[in-house]
Amino acid sequence: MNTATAAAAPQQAPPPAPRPGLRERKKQRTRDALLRAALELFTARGYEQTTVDDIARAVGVSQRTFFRYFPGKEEVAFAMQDMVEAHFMTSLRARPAHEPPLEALRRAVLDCWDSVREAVASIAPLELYLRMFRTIESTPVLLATHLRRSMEKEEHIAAVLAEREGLDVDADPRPRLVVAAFSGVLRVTGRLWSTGEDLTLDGLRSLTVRYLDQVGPALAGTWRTPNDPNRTDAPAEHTDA
Amino acid sequence: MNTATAAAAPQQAPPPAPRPGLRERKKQRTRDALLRAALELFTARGYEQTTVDDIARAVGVSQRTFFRYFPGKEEVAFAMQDMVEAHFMTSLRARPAHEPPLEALRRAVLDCWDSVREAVASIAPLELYLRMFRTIESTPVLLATHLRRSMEKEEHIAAVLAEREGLDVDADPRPRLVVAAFSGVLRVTGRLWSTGEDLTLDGLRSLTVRYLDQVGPALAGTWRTPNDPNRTDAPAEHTDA
DNA sequence: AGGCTAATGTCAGTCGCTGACATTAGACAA
DNA sequence: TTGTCTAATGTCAGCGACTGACATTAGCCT
Repeated sequence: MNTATAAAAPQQAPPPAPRPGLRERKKQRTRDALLRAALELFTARGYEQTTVDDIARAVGVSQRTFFRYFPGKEEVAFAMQDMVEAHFMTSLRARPAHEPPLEALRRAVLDCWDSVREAVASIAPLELYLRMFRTIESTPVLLATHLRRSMEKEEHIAAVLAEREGLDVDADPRPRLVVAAFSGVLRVTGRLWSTGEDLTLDGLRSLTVRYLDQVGPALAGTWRTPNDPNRTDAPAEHTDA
Repeated sequence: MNTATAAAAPQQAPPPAPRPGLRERKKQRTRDALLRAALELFTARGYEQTTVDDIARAVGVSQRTFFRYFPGKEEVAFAMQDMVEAHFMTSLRARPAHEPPLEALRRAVLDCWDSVREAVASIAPLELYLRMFRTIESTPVLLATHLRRSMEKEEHIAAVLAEREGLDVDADPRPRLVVAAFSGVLRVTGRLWSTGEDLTLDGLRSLTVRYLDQVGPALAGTWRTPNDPNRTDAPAEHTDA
Protein backbone atom coordinates (compact mmCIF):
# COMPACT_ATOMS: atom_id res chain seq x y z
CA MET A 1 0.00 0.00 0.00
CA ASN A 2 2.87 2.35 0.67
CA THR A 3 1.42 5.11 2.80
CA ALA A 4 4.66 7.07 2.90
CA THR A 5 4.69 7.65 -0.83
CA ALA A 6 1.03 8.51 -0.76
CA ALA A 7 1.70 11.14 1.88
CA ALA A 8 4.69 12.61 0.07
CA ALA A 9 3.00 12.90 -3.31
CA PRO A 10 -0.71 13.25 -2.71
CA GLN A 11 -3.46 12.17 -5.06
CA GLN A 12 -2.30 10.85 -8.38
CA ALA A 13 -3.34 7.71 -10.18
CA PRO A 14 -0.41 5.27 -10.21
CA PRO A 15 0.49 3.45 -13.47
CA PRO A 16 -2.08 0.65 -13.07
CA ALA A 17 -5.13 2.94 -13.18
CA PRO A 18 -7.66 1.44 -15.54
CA ARG A 19 -10.43 1.73 -12.93
CA PRO A 20 -10.49 3.10 -9.39
CA GLY A 21 -12.20 0.05 -7.93
CA LEU A 22 -14.44 0.26 -4.94
CA ARG A 23 -11.57 -0.47 -2.59
CA GLU A 24 -9.34 2.32 -3.86
CA ARG A 25 -12.12 4.86 -3.70
CA LYS A 26 -12.75 3.97 -0.09
CA LYS A 27 -9.09 4.35 0.77
CA GLN A 28 -8.95 7.74 -0.87
CA ARG A 29 -12.04 8.84 0.99
CA THR A 30 -10.56 7.77 4.31
CA ARG A 31 -7.33 9.61 3.60
CA ASP A 32 -9.11 12.79 2.62
CA ALA A 33 -11.36 12.55 5.64
CA LEU A 34 -8.41 12.10 7.97
CA LEU A 35 -6.56 14.99 6.37
CA ARG A 36 -9.49 17.36 6.50
CA ALA A 37 -10.43 16.40 10.04
CA ALA A 38 -6.85 16.90 11.16
CA LEU A 39 -6.51 20.34 9.55
CA GLU A 40 -9.84 21.40 10.97
CA LEU A 41 -8.88 20.31 14.45
CA PHE A 42 -5.34 21.70 14.26
CA THR A 43 -6.47 25.12 13.15
CA ALA A 44 -9.43 25.26 15.53
CA ARG A 45 -8.14 23.83 18.74
CA GLY A 46 -4.40 23.86 18.19
CA TYR A 47 -1.89 21.23 17.09
CA GLU A 48 -0.69 20.13 20.51
CA GLN A 49 -4.21 20.11 21.87
CA THR A 50 -5.25 17.71 19.14
CA THR A 51 -4.69 14.04 19.74
CA VAL A 52 -4.25 11.45 17.02
CA ASP A 53 -7.09 9.65 18.70
CA ASP A 54 -9.21 12.77 18.24
CA ILE A 55 -8.55 12.76 14.51
CA ALA A 56 -9.18 9.05 14.16
CA ARG A 57 -12.32 9.24 16.23
CA ALA A 58 -13.61 12.17 14.16
CA VAL A 59 -13.38 9.94 11.08
CA GLY A 60 -14.61 6.83 12.85
CA VAL A 61 -11.44 4.86 12.47
CA SER A 62 -8.86 3.36 14.80
CA GLN A 63 -5.64 5.13 15.77
CA ARG A 64 -3.65 2.37 14.12
CA THR A 65 -5.35 3.12 10.81
CA PHE A 66 -4.36 6.76 11.00
CA PHE A 67 -0.73 5.70 11.20
CA ARG A 68 -1.17 3.48 8.18
CA TYR A 69 -2.19 6.50 6.11
CA PHE A 70 0.26 9.02 7.54
CA PRO A 71 3.70 8.28 8.95
CA GLY A 72 3.07 10.67 11.82
CA LYS A 73 1.00 13.46 13.22
CA GLU A 74 3.25 16.12 11.70
CA GLU A 75 2.98 14.86 8.15
CA VAL A 76 -0.74 15.64 8.03
CA ALA A 77 -0.04 19.21 9.04
CA PHE A 78 2.30 19.63 6.06
CA ALA A 79 0.26 17.80 3.46
CA MET A 80 -0.92 21.02 1.82
CA GLN A 81 2.49 22.63 2.06
CA ASP A 82 3.75 19.69 0.04
CA MET A 83 1.37 20.50 -2.75
CA VAL A 84 2.18 24.20 -2.80
CA GLU A 85 5.89 23.55 -2.75
CA ALA A 86 5.64 21.15 -5.63
CA HIS A 87 3.65 23.82 -7.40
CA PHE A 88 6.39 26.37 -6.76
CA MET A 89 9.05 24.10 -8.22
CA THR A 90 6.95 23.78 -11.36
CA SER A 91 6.62 27.56 -11.58
CA LEU A 92 10.36 27.97 -11.16
CA ARG A 93 11.25 25.46 -13.84
CA ALA A 94 8.84 27.25 -16.16
CA ARG A 95 10.76 30.54 -15.95
CA PRO A 96 12.50 31.53 -19.18
CA ALA A 97 16.22 30.83 -19.18
CA HIS A 98 17.23 34.43 -19.83
CA GLU A 99 15.97 35.71 -16.49
CA PRO A 100 18.63 36.33 -13.86
CA PRO A 101 18.43 33.85 -10.95
CA LEU A 102 16.98 36.18 -8.33
CA GLU A 103 14.45 37.51 -10.82
CA ALA A 104 13.36 33.99 -11.74
CA LEU A 105 12.86 33.13 -8.08
CA ARG A 106 10.83 36.25 -7.49
CA ARG A 107 8.51 35.67 -10.40
CA ALA A 108 8.15 32.01 -9.53
CA VAL A 109 6.77 32.68 -6.03
CA LEU A 110 4.41 35.34 -7.24
CA ASP A 111 3.17 33.13 -10.07
CA CYS A 112 2.79 30.29 -7.63
CA TRP A 113 0.68 32.30 -5.24
CA ASP A 114 -1.50 33.45 -8.11
CA SER A 115 -2.58 29.89 -8.76
CA VAL A 116 -2.43 28.50 -5.26
CA ARG A 117 -6.17 28.56 -4.86
CA GLU A 118 -6.73 26.09 -7.68
CA ALA A 119 -3.79 23.93 -6.66
CA VAL A 120 -5.10 23.50 -3.16
CA ALA A 121 -8.82 23.44 -3.85
CA SER A 122 -8.88 19.68 -4.45
CA ILE A 123 -8.12 19.10 -0.78
CA ALA A 124 -9.48 22.06 1.11
CA PRO A 125 -10.52 25.70 0.69
CA LEU A 126 -7.77 28.30 0.48
CA GLU A 127 -8.82 29.75 3.78
CA LEU A 128 -7.99 26.51 5.57
CA TYR A 129 -4.57 26.53 3.94
CA LEU A 130 -3.88 30.03 5.19
CA ARG A 131 -5.12 29.18 8.66
CA MET A 132 -2.92 26.10 8.73
CA PHE A 133 0.04 28.23 7.70
CA ARG A 134 -0.55 30.47 10.67
CA THR A 135 -0.89 27.47 12.93
CA ILE A 136 2.47 26.19 11.71
CA GLU A 137 4.12 29.53 12.35
CA SER A 138 2.73 29.76 15.86
CA THR A 139 3.42 26.18 16.92
CA PRO A 140 7.08 25.77 17.91
CA VAL A 141 7.50 22.14 16.92
CA LEU A 142 5.73 22.69 13.60
CA LEU A 143 7.73 25.82 12.91
CA ALA A 144 10.93 23.89 13.53
CA THR A 145 9.94 21.15 11.13
CA HIS A 146 8.80 23.70 8.62
CA LEU A 147 12.20 25.35 8.65
CA ARG A 148 13.98 22.05 8.14
CA ARG A 149 11.72 21.23 5.24
CA SER A 150 12.39 24.64 3.73
CA MET A 151 16.09 23.98 4.04
CA GLU A 152 15.75 20.69 2.23
CA LYS A 153 13.77 22.41 -0.48
CA GLU A 154 16.54 24.97 -0.83
CA GLU A 155 18.83 22.23 -2.04
CA HIS A 156 16.46 21.40 -4.86
CA ILE A 157 16.04 25.02 -5.82
CA ALA A 158 19.78 25.59 -5.83
CA ALA A 159 20.17 22.59 -8.08
CA VAL A 160 17.61 23.98 -10.52
CA LEU A 161 19.30 27.37 -10.59
CA ALA A 162 22.72 25.85 -11.08
CA GLU A 163 21.42 23.86 -14.01
CA ARG A 164 19.83 26.96 -15.55
CA GLU A 165 23.17 28.69 -15.48
CA GLY A 166 25.22 25.63 -16.33
CA LEU A 167 27.09 25.60 -13.03
CA ASP A 168 28.14 22.95 -10.54
CA VAL A 169 26.32 23.49 -7.23
CA ASP A 170 29.24 22.07 -5.29
CA ALA A 171 31.88 24.15 -7.04
CA ASP A 172 30.17 27.53 -7.14
CA PRO A 173 28.74 29.00 -3.92
CA ARG A 174 26.35 31.34 -5.68
CA PRO A 175 23.39 29.04 -6.31
CA ARG A 176 23.09 28.08 -2.65
CA LEU A 177 23.74 31.66 -1.57
CA VAL A 178 20.97 33.31 -3.58
CA VAL A 179 18.56 30.64 -2.53
CA ALA A 180 19.52 31.09 1.11
CA ALA A 181 19.08 34.85 0.88
CA PHE A 182 15.88 34.54 -1.08
CA SER A 183 14.22 32.08 1.23
CA GLY A 184 15.44 34.14 4.13
CA VAL A 185 13.31 36.97 2.81
CA LEU A 186 10.34 34.68 2.37
CA ARG A 187 10.78 33.43 5.90
CA VAL A 188 10.79 36.96 7.27
CA THR A 189 7.76 38.07 5.30
CA GLY A 190 5.91 34.86 6.09
CA ARG A 191 6.49 35.42 9.75
CA LEU A 192 5.48 39.08 9.69
CA TRP A 193 2.39 38.26 7.69
CA SER A 194 1.28 35.45 9.95
CA THR A 195 1.58 37.62 13.04
CA GLY A 196 -0.07 40.65 11.43
CA GLU A 197 -3.69 41.38 10.91
CA ASP A 198 -3.98 41.36 7.11
CA LEU A 199 -4.38 37.65 6.53
CA THR A 200 -5.16 37.79 2.84
CA LEU A 201 -2.97 36.33 0.15
CA ASP A 202 -2.60 39.77 -1.38
CA GLY A 203 -1.28 41.06 1.90
CA LEU A 204 1.46 38.46 1.91
CA ARG A 205 2.11 39.14 -1.72
CA SER A 206 2.65 42.86 -1.46
CA LEU A 207 4.70 42.50 1.69
CA THR A 208 6.97 40.05 -0.08
CA VAL A 209 7.41 42.30 -3.08
CA ARG A 210 8.33 45.21 -0.87
CA TYR A 211 10.85 43.20 1.12
CA LEU A 212 12.44 41.65 -1.96
CA ASP A 213 13.02 45.15 -3.24
CA GLN A 214 14.90 45.97 -0.08
CA VAL A 215 17.40 43.12 -0.01
CA GLY A 216 19.90 45.00 -2.11
CA PRO A 217 19.80 48.20 -0.05
CA ALA A 218 19.91 46.19 3.17
CA LEU A 219 23.13 44.47 2.22
CA ALA A 220 24.71 47.71 1.05
CA GLY A 221 27.54 48.96 3.19
CA THR A 222 25.73 51.59 5.17
CA TRP A 223 22.13 52.42 6.01
CA ARG A 224 22.52 56.15 6.37
CA THR A 225 19.85 56.96 3.78
CA PRO A 226 16.55 57.68 5.55
CA ASN A 227 14.74 55.20 3.31
CA ASP A 228 11.29 56.62 3.94
CA PRO A 229 8.74 54.56 2.03
CA ASN A 230 9.17 51.13 3.55
CA ARG A 231 6.80 51.15 6.44
CA THR A 232 5.67 47.63 7.24
CA ASP A 233 1.99 48.39 7.30
CA ALA A 234 1.73 50.47 4.15
CA PRO A 235 -0.28 48.97 1.29
CA ALA A 236 2.20 49.81 -1.53
CA GLU A 237 1.74 48.90 -5.17
CA HIS A 238 3.53 45.85 -6.48
CA THR A 239 5.23 45.60 -9.84
CA ASP A 240 5.43 42.18 -11.41
CA ALA A 241 4.38 40.09 -14.39
CA MET B 1 15.43 25.59 42.11
CA ASN B 2 14.25 26.65 38.67
CA THR B 3 15.77 24.16 36.29
CA ALA B 4 14.58 25.97 33.19
CA THR B 5 16.61 29.06 33.95
CA ALA B 6 19.58 26.93 34.86
CA ALA B 7 19.39 25.22 31.47
CA ALA B 8 19.05 28.46 29.52
CA ALA B 9 21.94 30.25 31.25
CA PRO B 10 24.35 27.60 32.50
CA GLN B 11 26.65 27.93 35.49
CA GLN B 12 26.60 31.24 37.24
CA ALA B 13 26.38 32.00 40.90
CA PRO B 14 23.01 33.63 41.63
CA PRO B 15 22.86 36.80 43.78
CA PRO B 16 23.04 34.98 47.13
CA ALA B 17 26.51 33.51 46.51
CA PRO B 18 28.62 34.04 49.60
CA ARG B 19 29.61 30.35 49.65
CA PRO B 20 28.70 27.47 47.36
CA GLY B 21 27.60 25.21 50.20
CA LEU B 22 27.96 21.45 50.00
CA ARG B 23 24.50 21.05 48.57
CA GLU B 24 24.99 23.47 45.68
CA ARG B 25 28.28 21.89 44.73
CA LYS B 26 26.63 18.49 44.52
CA LYS B 27 23.87 19.85 42.33
CA GLN B 28 26.36 21.44 39.98
CA ARG B 29 28.30 18.20 39.78
CA THR B 30 25.17 16.24 38.93
CA ARG B 31 24.22 18.75 36.23
CA ASP B 32 27.66 18.67 34.67
CA ALA B 33 27.76 14.89 34.83
CA LEU B 34 24.37 14.61 33.11
CA LEU B 35 25.38 17.09 30.44
CA ARG B 36 28.69 15.44 29.71
CA ALA B 37 27.21 11.95 29.72
CA ALA B 38 24.46 13.06 27.36
CA LEU B 39 26.84 14.71 24.89
CA GLU B 40 29.13 11.72 24.97
CA LEU B 41 26.28 9.33 24.28
CA PHE B 42 24.65 11.53 21.64
CA THR B 43 27.84 11.95 19.66
CA ALA B 44 28.92 8.34 20.03
CA ARG B 45 25.79 6.34 19.55
CA GLY B 46 23.41 8.90 18.10
CA TYR B 47 20.70 11.11 19.55
CA GLU B 48 17.72 8.91 18.81
CA GLN B 49 19.56 5.81 19.91
CA THR B 50 20.20 7.38 23.29
CA THR B 51 17.50 7.05 25.91
CA VAL B 52 17.00 9.47 28.77
CA ASP B 53 17.25 6.39 30.95
CA ASP B 54 20.65 5.70 29.43
CA ILE B 55 21.87 9.15 30.41
CA ALA B 56 20.43 8.95 33.90
CA ARG B 57 21.81 5.46 34.40
CA ALA B 58 25.26 6.56 33.22
CA VAL B 59 25.26 9.13 36.01
CA GLY B 60 23.63 6.87 38.56
CA VAL B 61 20.48 8.88 38.95
CA SER B 62 16.80 8.37 38.29
CA GLN B 63 15.09 9.45 35.09
CA ARG B 64 12.93 11.84 37.09
CA THR B 65 16.02 13.62 38.33
CA PHE B 66 17.23 14.17 34.79
CA PHE B 67 14.02 16.01 34.02
CA ARG B 68 14.48 18.16 37.09
CA TYR B 69 17.78 19.42 35.72
CA PHE B 70 16.79 19.74 32.07
CA PRO B 71 13.33 20.48 30.72
CA GLY B 72 13.78 17.87 28.02
CA LYS B 73 16.12 15.62 26.11
CA GLU B 74 16.69 18.24 23.42
CA GLU B 75 17.80 20.97 25.78
CA VAL B 76 20.89 19.02 26.78
CA ALA B 77 21.89 18.72 23.16
CA PHE B 78 21.81 22.50 22.80
CA ALA B 79 23.40 23.44 26.10
CA MET B 80 26.73 24.28 24.48
CA GLN B 81 25.11 26.05 21.59
CA ASP B 82 23.49 28.30 24.15
CA MET B 83 26.86 29.33 25.48
CA VAL B 84 28.36 29.97 22.08
CA GLU B 85 25.36 31.98 20.96
CA ALA B 86 25.47 34.12 24.06
CA HIS B 87 29.12 34.60 23.31
CA PHE B 88 28.34 35.71 19.80
CA MET B 89 25.86 38.30 21.00
CA THR B 90 28.54 39.70 23.25
CA SER B 91 30.97 39.89 20.34
CA LEU B 92 28.38 41.65 18.23
CA ARG B 93 27.55 44.24 20.83
CA ALA B 94 31.26 44.90 21.20
CA ARG B 95 31.65 45.94 17.57
CA PRO B 96 32.41 49.63 17.08
CA ALA B 97 29.40 51.68 16.03
CA HIS B 98 30.97 52.97 12.83
CA GLU B 99 31.11 49.55 11.17
CA PRO B 100 28.41 48.88 8.58
CA PRO B 101 25.89 46.24 9.72
CA LEU B 102 27.04 43.38 7.54
CA GLU B 103 30.65 44.08 8.39
CA ALA B 104 29.88 44.05 12.11
CA LEU B 105 28.12 40.72 11.79
CA ARG B 106 31.02 39.24 9.90
CA ARG B 107 33.62 40.33 12.40
CA ALA B 108 31.45 39.22 15.29
CA VAL B 109 31.24 35.60 14.14
CA LEU B 110 34.91 35.40 13.38
CA ASP B 111 35.82 36.94 16.74
CA CYS B 112 33.42 34.59 18.41
CA TRP B 113 34.99 31.52 16.86
CA ASP B 114 38.42 32.72 17.84
CA SER B 115 37.49 32.50 21.49
CA VAL B 116 35.07 29.64 21.36
CA ARG B 117 37.57 27.20 22.78
CA GLU B 118 37.85 29.10 26.05
CA ALA B 119 34.12 29.82 26.22
CA VAL B 120 33.25 26.16 25.94
CA ALA B 121 36.15 24.66 27.86
CA SER B 122 34.38 24.94 31.21
CA ILE B 123 31.90 22.31 30.12
CA ALA B 124 33.64 20.09 27.62
CA PRO B 125 36.57 20.02 25.18
CA LEU B 126 36.16 21.88 21.90
CA GLU B 127 36.24 18.60 20.03
CA LEU B 128 33.06 17.44 21.76
CA TYR B 129 31.39 20.70 20.81
CA LEU B 130 32.29 20.21 17.17
CA ARG B 131 31.13 16.60 17.22
CA MET B 132 27.85 17.67 18.80
CA PHE B 133 27.41 20.26 16.08
CA ARG B 134 27.74 17.56 13.46
CA THR B 135 25.29 15.37 15.34
CA ILE B 136 22.80 18.21 15.35
CA GLU B 137 23.19 18.75 11.62
CA SER B 138 22.73 15.08 10.87
CA THR B 139 19.78 14.42 13.18
CA PRO B 140 16.54 15.65 11.57
CA VAL B 141 14.68 16.56 14.73
CA LEU B 142 17.71 18.33 16.19
CA LEU B 143 18.37 20.15 12.94
CA ALA B 144 14.78 21.35 12.92
CA THR B 145 15.01 22.66 16.46
CA HIS B 146 18.35 24.22 15.67
CA LEU B 147 16.86 26.16 12.80
CA ARG B 148 14.00 27.43 14.92
CA ARG B 149 16.42 28.52 17.60
CA SER B 150 18.50 30.30 14.98
CA MET B 151 15.41 32.08 13.79
CA GLU B 152 14.62 33.24 17.29
CA LYS B 153 18.16 34.46 17.65
CA GLU B 154 17.79 36.42 14.44
CA GLU B 155 15.18 38.57 16.11
CA HIS B 156 17.64 39.53 18.81
CA ILE B 157 20.38 40.25 16.32
CA ALA B 158 18.07 42.38 14.21
CA ALA B 159 17.11 44.33 17.31
CA VAL B 160 20.76 44.99 18.12
CA LEU B 161 21.49 46.14 14.58
CA ALA B 162 18.46 48.39 14.51
CA GLU B 163 19.57 49.99 17.73
CA ARG B 164 23.09 50.51 16.39
CA GLU B 165 21.67 52.39 13.46
CA GLY B 166 18.91 54.08 15.40
CA LEU B 167 16.11 52.43 13.46
CA ASP B 168 12.80 50.84 14.32
CA VAL B 169 12.88 47.11 13.54
CA ASP B 170 9.20 47.06 12.73
CA ALA B 171 9.29 50.08 10.46
CA ASP B 172 12.44 49.36 8.46
CA PRO B 173 12.82 45.97 6.78
CA ARG B 174 16.58 46.20 6.49
CA PRO B 175 17.66 44.94 9.92
CA ARG B 176 15.72 41.71 9.58
CA LEU B 177 16.77 41.35 5.96
CA VAL B 178 20.53 41.55 6.51
CA VAL B 179 20.26 39.21 9.43
CA ALA B 180 18.23 36.75 7.39
CA ALA B 181 20.73 36.86 4.55
CA PHE B 182 23.68 36.67 6.90
CA SER B 183 22.45 33.71 8.88
CA GLY B 184 21.47 32.10 5.63
CA VAL B 185 25.11 32.14 4.66
CA LEU B 186 26.13 30.71 8.03
CA ARG B 187 23.56 27.99 7.64
CA VAL B 188 24.90 27.02 4.25
CA THR B 189 28.52 27.01 5.36
CA GLY B 190 27.69 25.19 8.56
CA ARG B 191 25.97 22.50 6.59
CA LEU B 192 28.73 22.15 4.01
CA TRP B 193 31.34 22.04 6.74
CA SER B 194 29.55 19.42 8.78
CA THR B 195 29.18 17.13 5.78
CA GLY B 196 32.72 17.67 4.54
CA GLU B 197 35.91 16.11 5.72
CA ASP B 198 37.77 19.09 7.16
CA LEU B 199 36.26 19.18 10.60
CA THR B 200 38.54 21.81 12.11
CA LEU B 201 37.37 25.20 13.27
CA ASP B 202 39.71 26.83 10.78
CA GLY B 203 38.04 24.90 8.02
CA LEU B 204 34.66 26.31 8.97
CA ARG B 205 36.19 29.71 9.36
CA SER B 206 37.78 29.97 5.96
CA LEU B 207 34.74 28.49 4.28
CA THR B 208 32.56 31.11 5.91
CA VAL B 209 34.84 33.97 4.89
CA ARG B 210 34.85 32.76 1.32
CA TYR B 211 31.08 32.45 1.20
CA LEU B 212 30.45 35.79 2.82
CA ASP B 213 32.58 37.36 0.10
CA GLN B 214 30.31 35.80 -2.49
CA VAL B 215 26.93 37.03 -1.27
CA GLY B 216 27.17 40.26 -3.20
CA PRO B 217 28.11 38.65 -6.51
CA ALA B 218 25.49 35.94 -6.00
CA LEU B 219 22.67 38.44 -5.68
CA ALA B 220 23.91 40.44 -8.66
CA GLY B 221 21.67 40.32 -11.68
CA THR B 222 23.53 37.79 -13.74
CA TRP B 223 26.17 35.14 -13.13
CA ARG B 224 27.84 35.24 -16.49
CA THR B 225 31.32 35.90 -15.07
CA PRO B 226 33.23 32.60 -14.82
CA ASN B 227 34.12 33.33 -11.17
CA ASP B 228 37.05 30.91 -11.06
CA PRO B 229 38.54 30.98 -7.57
CA ASN B 230 35.66 29.78 -5.46
CA ARG B 231 36.02 26.06 -5.47
CA THR B 232 34.45 24.59 -2.37
CA ASP B 233 37.44 22.51 -1.37
CA ALA B 234 40.22 25.05 -1.93
CA PRO B 235 42.07 26.24 1.20
CA ALA B 236 42.08 29.96 0.32
CA GLU B 237 43.55 32.68 2.51
CA HIS B 238 41.13 34.65 4.66
CA THR B 239 41.30 38.37 5.21
CA ASP B 240 39.94 39.67 8.46
CA ALA B 241 40.83 41.35 11.74
C1' DA C 1 -20.24 -19.37 -3.07
C1' DG C 2 -15.81 -19.59 -1.52
C1' DG C 3 -11.03 -18.58 -1.31
C1' DC C 4 -7.38 -14.91 -1.46
C1' DT C 5 -5.58 -10.96 0.46
C1' DA C 6 -5.68 -6.06 1.39
C1' DA C 7 -7.56 -3.09 4.98
C1' DT C 8 -8.67 -2.59 9.58
C1' DG C 9 -8.97 -3.43 14.54
C1' DT C 10 -6.98 -4.93 18.97
C1' DC C 11 -3.38 -5.38 22.17
C1' DA C 12 0.87 -4.85 24.21
C1' DG C 13 5.01 -2.43 24.61
C1' DT C 14 8.68 1.59 24.11
C1' DC C 15 10.03 6.31 24.88
C1' DG C 16 9.55 11.19 26.24
C1' DC C 17 7.50 13.55 29.75
C1' DT C 18 4.53 14.95 34.07
C1' DG C 19 2.12 15.02 38.56
C1' DA C 20 1.72 13.09 43.15
C1' DC C 21 3.65 11.31 47.00
C1' DA C 22 7.11 9.06 49.89
C1' DT C 23 12.07 9.07 51.28
C1' DT C 24 16.62 10.72 51.97
C1' DA C 25 20.11 13.82 53.18
C1' DG C 26 22.16 18.62 53.61
C1' DA C 27 21.38 22.95 56.51
C1' DC C 28 20.77 25.22 60.64
C1' DA C 29 19.45 26.11 65.46
C1' DA C 30 19.11 24.57 70.16
C1' DT D 1 25.33 16.33 69.01
C1' DT D 2 20.88 16.09 68.17
C1' DG D 3 16.70 17.21 66.10
C1' DT D 4 13.90 19.74 63.02
C1' DC D 5 13.05 21.65 58.35
C1' DT D 6 13.14 21.35 53.77
C1' DA D 7 15.52 20.79 49.34
C1' DA D 8 16.82 16.93 46.45
C1' DT D 9 15.78 12.52 44.99
C1' DG D 10 13.30 8.23 44.11
C1' DT D 11 9.06 5.63 43.01
C1' DC D 12 4.86 5.01 40.80
C1' DA D 13 1.13 5.81 37.78
C1' DG D 14 -0.42 7.77 33.65
C1' DC D 15 -0.66 10.36 28.96
C1' DG D 16 0.44 10.72 24.05
C1' DA D 17 3.08 9.48 19.85
C1' DC D 18 4.34 5.62 17.74
C1' DT D 19 5.33 0.34 16.39
C1' DG D 20 5.09 -4.70 15.89
C1' DA D 21 2.29 -8.83 16.10
C1' DC D 22 -1.74 -11.05 15.41
C1' DA D 23 -6.69 -11.58 14.71
C1' DT D 24 -10.73 -10.01 12.00
C1' DT D 25 -13.27 -8.00 8.35
C1' DA D 26 -14.44 -7.06 3.80
C1' DG D 27 -13.50 -6.10 -1.27
C1' DC D 28 -12.01 -8.92 -5.21
C1' DC D 29 -11.84 -12.60 -8.42
C1' DT D 30 -12.72 -17.21 -10.09
